[in-house]
Amino acid sequence: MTADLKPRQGASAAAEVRLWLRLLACTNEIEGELRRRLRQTFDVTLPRFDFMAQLDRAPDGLTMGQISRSMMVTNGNVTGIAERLAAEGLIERHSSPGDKRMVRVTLTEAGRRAFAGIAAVHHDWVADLFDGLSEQERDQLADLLARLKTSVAKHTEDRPA
Amino acid sequence: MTADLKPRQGASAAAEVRLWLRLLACTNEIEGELRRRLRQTFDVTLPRFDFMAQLDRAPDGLTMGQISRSMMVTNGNVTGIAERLAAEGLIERHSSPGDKRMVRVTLTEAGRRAFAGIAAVHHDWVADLFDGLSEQERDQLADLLARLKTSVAKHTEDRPA
DNA sequence: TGAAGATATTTTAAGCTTAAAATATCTTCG
DNA sequence: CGAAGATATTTTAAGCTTAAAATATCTTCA
Repeated sequence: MTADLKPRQGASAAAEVRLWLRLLACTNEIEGELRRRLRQTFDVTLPRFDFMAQLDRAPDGLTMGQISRSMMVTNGNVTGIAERLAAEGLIERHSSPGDKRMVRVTLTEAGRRAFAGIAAVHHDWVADLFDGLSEQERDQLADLLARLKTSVAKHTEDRPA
Repeated sequence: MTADLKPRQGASAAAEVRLWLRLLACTNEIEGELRRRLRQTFDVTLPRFDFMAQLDRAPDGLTMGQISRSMMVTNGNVTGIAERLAAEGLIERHSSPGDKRMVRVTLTEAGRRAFAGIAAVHHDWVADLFDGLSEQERDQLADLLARLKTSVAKHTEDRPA
């Protein structure tokens, strides 16, 4: 009786897998190209650029936890990136006066200047890579991705916070 | 005169960057979830699963170069993955009889069996994650991604082959 | 033939990433 | 107060990834 209620599982899954592989390929292609250009033009990695981008939007700085959440990576990950950015003099870390467990991270003046220069060019690169899509198509894509994100969240929101 | 022909560069680039970040976030979310499930359920990594997937579709095996191209990663990368898969007895490598530079890689019987078991479940996972999109929406997304890929290729095809 | 270049792969060094364990600090509540 | 638990971060071990250099083999053509 109930066996017929969801009969397609597996039968058409190949279509979803193909879509997923296309999404992955597309993203990897863009990510790889941006990474290559950042390295060749500015000698900076994508994760470091991303780290600085979070800080640039927060004049008062951010904690390591806030950064790892906004970058959607693990805590341990950002520790290493911060270590290297600090060594280059692009960020500063001071333990929070109120709660000594937290570390408050800010861009240095040099970091803010470096980021601004890279970000302007980066924006243009991204615009170029997407310029084969009309504004309407871009809106459509943004909308579908939002729906997809919701769909995915349904299956993942029950994870260790 | 010509200064007005492309006046928007930079002005609206923020929209493209937001779209790009959404695409990246969506992909990372799905990729992370699949990676976690593969590890927890089958104790296998995504790259190893991906490597085996290429071989499963090629009964006569593939060379290391073919695998690295189809996985869209560097040559050196697949060497390490192959090393570990071979240590687990899931693949075999024999130097090609005709051209001794090439290495022909095949799934072992154990590898083929292991992959089949994982792939079936993996298909269902992907179908689940995408099930918030209607078939029409999935088609639309696939189409937009194809256009995006073309757009990106325009700006990247002039690279060291 | 044999040198020069091309092709296939591996190695190396550096960095990114995760999950899990460890450390340090703070909060709660008996 | 002080122990138990919660929170923020770092450390660790293992593996992935890239770019560039190194190695090995093959092809071309003088």
